[in-house]
Amino acid sequence: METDLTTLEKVRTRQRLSPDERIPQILDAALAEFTRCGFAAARMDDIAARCGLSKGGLYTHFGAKEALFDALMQRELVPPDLAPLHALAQRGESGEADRLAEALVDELHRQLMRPSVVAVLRLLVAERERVPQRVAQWHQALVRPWLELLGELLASLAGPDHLLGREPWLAIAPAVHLLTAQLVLGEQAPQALAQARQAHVDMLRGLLSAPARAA
Amino acid sequence: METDLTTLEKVRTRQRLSPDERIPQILDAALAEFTRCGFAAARMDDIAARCGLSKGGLYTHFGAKEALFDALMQRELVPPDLAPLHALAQRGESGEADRLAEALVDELHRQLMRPSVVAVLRLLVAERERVPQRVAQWHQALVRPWLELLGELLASLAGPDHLLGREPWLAIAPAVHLLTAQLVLGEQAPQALAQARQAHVDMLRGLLSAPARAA
Amino acid sequence: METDLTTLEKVRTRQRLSPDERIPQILDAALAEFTRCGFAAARMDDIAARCGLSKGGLYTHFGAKEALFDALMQRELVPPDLAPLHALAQRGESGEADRLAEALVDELHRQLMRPSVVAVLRLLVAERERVPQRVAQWHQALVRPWLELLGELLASLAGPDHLLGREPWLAIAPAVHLLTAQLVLGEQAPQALAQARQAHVDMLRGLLSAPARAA
Amino acid sequence: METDLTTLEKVRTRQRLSPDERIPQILDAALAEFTRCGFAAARMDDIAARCGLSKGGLYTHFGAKEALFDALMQRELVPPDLAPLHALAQRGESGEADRLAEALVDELHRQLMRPSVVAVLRLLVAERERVPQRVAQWHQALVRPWLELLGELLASLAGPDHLLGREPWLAIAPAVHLLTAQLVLGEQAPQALAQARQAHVDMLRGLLSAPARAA
DNA sequence: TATGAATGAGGCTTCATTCAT
DNA sequence: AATGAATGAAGCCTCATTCAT
Repeated sequence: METDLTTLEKVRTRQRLSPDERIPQILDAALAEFTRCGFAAARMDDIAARCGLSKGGLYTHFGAKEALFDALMQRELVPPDLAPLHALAQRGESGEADRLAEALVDELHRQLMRPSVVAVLRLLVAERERVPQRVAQWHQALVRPWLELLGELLASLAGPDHLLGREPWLAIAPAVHLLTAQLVLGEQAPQALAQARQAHVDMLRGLLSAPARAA
Repeated sequence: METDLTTLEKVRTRQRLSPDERIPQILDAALAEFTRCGFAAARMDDIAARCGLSKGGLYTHFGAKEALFDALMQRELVPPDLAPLHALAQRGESGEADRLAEALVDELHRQLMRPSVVAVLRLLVAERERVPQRVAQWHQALVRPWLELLGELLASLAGPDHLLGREPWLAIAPAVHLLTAQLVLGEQAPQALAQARQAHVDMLRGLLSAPARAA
Repeated sequence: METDLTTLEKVRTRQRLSPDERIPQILDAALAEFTRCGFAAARMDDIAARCGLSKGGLYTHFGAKEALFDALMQRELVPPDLAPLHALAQRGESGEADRLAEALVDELHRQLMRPSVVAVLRLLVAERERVPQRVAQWHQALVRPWLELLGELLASLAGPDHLLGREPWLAIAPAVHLLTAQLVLGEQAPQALAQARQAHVDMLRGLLSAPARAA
Repeated sequence: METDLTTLEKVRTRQRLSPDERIPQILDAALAEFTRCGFAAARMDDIAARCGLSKGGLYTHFGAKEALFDALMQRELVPPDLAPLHALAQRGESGEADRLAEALVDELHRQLMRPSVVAVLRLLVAERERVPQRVAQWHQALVRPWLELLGELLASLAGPDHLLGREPWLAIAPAVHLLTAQLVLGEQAPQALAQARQAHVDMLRGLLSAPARAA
């Protein structure tokens, strides 16, 4: 706490910070500005101002706009948290499919609907041409394993040949739909979100209780 | 046909075209360039070149970049085609839920996975701040009725209180998921698309055969 | 004449010129500014202003400062005029060594002491690192043949084994000395130049009348 | 010696040095960088790095780039060494004109062709506008007396009215030619230099043996 | 004496827009 | 309707200089 106050104090008085303190601030500002306008329309001036720095000061830490964007992607394209899914898998073995569906949807929304996820996803869509390599790697190395783990969890809930075990992305499709709606339409009303979440739970329950089908 | 050939001929030889001939070409070029780079990074020069026109020639038809973007949105944000859903609703009354699920997914993919839809959706995500009004109107006036019609169709298939009747967006969520994946990752392999489509069909069948639940 | 007046008229009223008219003006301005300050310190603004153009207008014709410099070098690093030396060689066969020495020095000064030669030489010294290739080529392809021709002329004057025939650069060394003095000290007094020119003539006469030596 | 080792040691470990130790290092670095790029394009960072100092450290010793350049000029625009010419003048009185010509050319090349002379001359050409006053003074106060002394030496060798006595700059013109060639073309092959030196000697012998002429 | 983060002015370059032809 | 030279505002980036440490 004390450290934080000191840091804020330094910012307010335009004190000099070490790169370890400054760089996260810059990346936060960059995420905000890039998300707001996209890469091309974001101004280095605005990013600098947003973290209490002059334009030149920014260039002490990042030698080019492009380098700043890359560093941001590197920071944001992190592994999803597998632990909660593992924990759910533990519980899954003890039955209670209905409650598990609810817990699963809770967890999915917790992970997918965070503002930073929305922001990064918007950036990925808008600037895909700029970082196709990095995005493909992130998907292969991080998203796919996460989906596979989800598939195992769902298989343990609904049986080894169940559709959701084979195609776990179906289980998150409603959350992705919501996410995409937010990308296009902006923030949704909390009420609408809650209703959508309940629909998501109901859908999972319906699918989990349905008999497995051959592919 | 003859007209088209003549038009292409005129383009190839940089002949003067009437606005009726030229404007669609310009909008096509604009969609391509805006989608590739976003509004800010797209250059009027490139748009002009892409439709065989000089920068100045472009300004004969659109007095500003913004006006060009607006005209493009106006052209692209069109009503979804309700007719196919109506046709399916007709058939729905005669049973055959399984076949209908397949036909419905076919229709959804036909409408949602077109390249121009991907392009426009990418634009909407990237440039939402630029046209929030128009997008909201489009959603209210065109997308929502389409979803309601879909809900009626699903209700007629699965019963008046079925989850999919109340929340028809769940039925298109897998297609939206695919769409979003394309936005971020680019074109998918046709094989993967076919498998995903089948999973979508299976999901709908599973949901339609499940007993209705109370909300 | 009429054309020139028209061109000047266009410049004065900021009319639009074709590249063929504009580019020489730009190169003239660039030579002046680059010579005055060197490449790095010369400002594109000043070059533009000097030829009655806005900064942006400059970029219609040269996409970068570096490209402008290159084009300038290409224009300025031209072949020396061999014709006058050839003419002198004709006369040389008819004797009169003393008058020929004078005519030769006149010609050397005419070719070497022009303001544009001083300017280009200054640029070559200051910006050698920027264009080493081009300068080496210019020396090999243009200066060296010129020197060889001079050697032949001197050999025909003073005999086949004379020092000046083998090392013709000695004959121009005094002019080069003057040139270098101008590079460092700026314009010299006309009186001093005339005296130096006479000394140059005297030196050539002395050398031409001296008996040939073995190397 | 011990001091030097200690100094180098300090430099290597970035120790603090006294100004007397540091300033020569800085001026060496400045000469190298200014010569390489010219004043405007040379960066204080690079000069600092070249002498193992940070940018800020440089400013401890020189408060401005301009001041550094001035100090450099002050150090480099030193009197030429008159002693060797005096020594040659002593020997000159005892005849042996041929050997003296060789000794004189040796001495001229020793004084004029040093790398630091080339570097400074390049700077003077490139940055004449920046220091015209100082250069003019240096020429008047130092170069001209040196030339006059050379004239006296040559007069003592060849007679009181000899051309080289009146215009001693002719005697150094070949060396200046070589110097200028180095400015433009860079380092010459040692073989070419040796040949040119011999030609210079031959020229002087030829002139010294020629009968004096009236102006 | 030395460091290096920070500033701010200034220069290069881009590009939407205009307009004479 | 079309061209392309020209403008001028704006943005990226550099770098001399300052200063807290």
